[in-house]
Amino acid sequence: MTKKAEKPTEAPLRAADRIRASASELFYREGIRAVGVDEVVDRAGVTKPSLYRSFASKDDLAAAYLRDYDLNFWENFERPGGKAYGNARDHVLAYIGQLASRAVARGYRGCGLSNAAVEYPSRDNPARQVAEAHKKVFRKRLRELAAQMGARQPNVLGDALLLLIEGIYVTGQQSEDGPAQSALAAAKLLIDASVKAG
Amino acid sequence: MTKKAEKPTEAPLRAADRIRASASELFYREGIRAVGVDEVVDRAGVTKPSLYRSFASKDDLAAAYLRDYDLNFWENFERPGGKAYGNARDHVLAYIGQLASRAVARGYRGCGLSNAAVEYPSRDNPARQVAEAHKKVFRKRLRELAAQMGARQPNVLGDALLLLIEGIYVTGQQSEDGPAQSALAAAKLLIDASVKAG
DNA sequence: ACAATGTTACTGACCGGTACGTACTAATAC
DNA sequence: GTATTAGTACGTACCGGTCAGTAACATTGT
Repeated sequence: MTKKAEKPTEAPLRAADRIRASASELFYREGIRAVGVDEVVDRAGVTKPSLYRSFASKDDLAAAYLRDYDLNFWENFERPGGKAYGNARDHVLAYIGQLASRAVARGYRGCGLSNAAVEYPSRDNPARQVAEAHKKVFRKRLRELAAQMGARQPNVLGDALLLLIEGIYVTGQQSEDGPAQSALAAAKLLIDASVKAG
Repeated sequence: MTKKAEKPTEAPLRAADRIRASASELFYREGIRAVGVDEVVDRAGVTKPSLYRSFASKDDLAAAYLRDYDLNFWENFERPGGKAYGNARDHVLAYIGQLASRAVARGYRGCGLSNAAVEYPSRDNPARQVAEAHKKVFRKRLRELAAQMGARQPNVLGDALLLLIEGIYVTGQQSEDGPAQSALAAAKLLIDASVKAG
C-alpha cells in the first residue's frame, strides 16, 4: 500500500488554486473587465485550458474570486487586526479604524465586491450576484451590532455605519489623503449620537 | 435675397452632440468599459469616423462624458430640487434627501464620476483625472458648507458628509431598498452632533 | 491505468481606430 | 447667372489586434 498519507497541505498547488490566486490579485488591483484571461493564466504560470477545466467561463472565475474575497472579508471583519471584541462599539470602531488607515494609503483599491457591482450593473451577472448577496449579509450584521450597542434606532445606525464604510471603500481609491481620514471620528460621533438618550 | 436667416439654434444637431448624448447615456447606465464605440455611434445614428473627428480616442470621449456629468452635477447640487438654499444645513439635507430617494429607486447607477474611478484605477487615465479633480472640489465644497453650519470641526463634518454621500452612490446601485433609506436621518444625526457644543 | 496538466493552434466575434470617397454648401471667377 | 473651387460634414469599407473559449494531442506523476 505505502499510502503516502492523504496529501497534507503541502506544495504541489494545483493549477486551479494558482489561477484563483492570480485572478484575485489581478481582478482586485485592475478590475475584472480590465484583465484578460490570458493575463490571468500567464501570471499563474499555467495555460488557458487549465483555466477552463476548473471554471466554466471568465464570469465564473470572477464569481469564484468574489467568493474567496467574501470569505477573507469576514475573517478580517469579525477579528479586526486579529483581535476578538466582546463589545460591539469597540468592534466596529476597530474595523473602521484599520480600514481607514488602509484606505488613505497608496494603491488602495476599495472593496472588491462593491467594485464588481459597479463593473457589472446587470443583475444576472454571476459576479454581481455574489456581491449583492454579500452586501445583504453585511448590512444585517451591522444592524445587529448597532442593536448590541443599544442604539435607539439600530437599523438607522447600522445603515449609517454601512454608508460610512462604503464611503471609505470608494473614496479611498479616488485619492490618497481623502475623507477616510475623518471616518473614525465620524463613526464615533454617529454611534454616540445614536445611543445617547434623545 | 430670401436669405434664410443665419441658422438659429435650430435643429440639425451635429454628430458630435449626438455622440455626447449617446455616450452619456450608455456610459452611465452600463459602464464605460462595457460599451464599445460602435454601440455609441449606432445609438447616436452616426458613424465611427464622426466620433473620431470630434474626439481623439474613446478615453477622450469618456473624459468629455464626465465633464458633462460634472457640469450637470453642480447644477443639481447647488440647487437641489431646483430650489436655492441660504442655509447650509438645509441645503445639504435637501441634496441628500433627494439623492437618497433616487438611490433606492430601480435602475439607479450611482455617481458616474465615482464609477469611472472604479473602472479606471490607473492615475494617468483621462477619465479618472476628471473624476479625481471633481472629487477634490466636491470635498472642499462640503467642508465649506460644514463650516457655515458652525461645526466644531468643519473638516471632519465635511468629510463625514462626503463619506455618507459616496456611500449612498455606491450602495444605491447594489440593491433597491438599501441603506440609503436611512441616509437622511444619519446626516441629521451627524450634523447635529457636530454643531452642538461638546 | 489514469488523472492532471502542458502544448499548440485555432475560431469567430468584437475591439479601437483609420484611409478614402462623397454629398452638400459657400465663396469666388468669369 | 453659371462654372469652378474650397471647405465642411459625413458615410463605406476596412485594418490589425485582442477577446473569450475550444479541439486535439503530448507529457508527466503516481
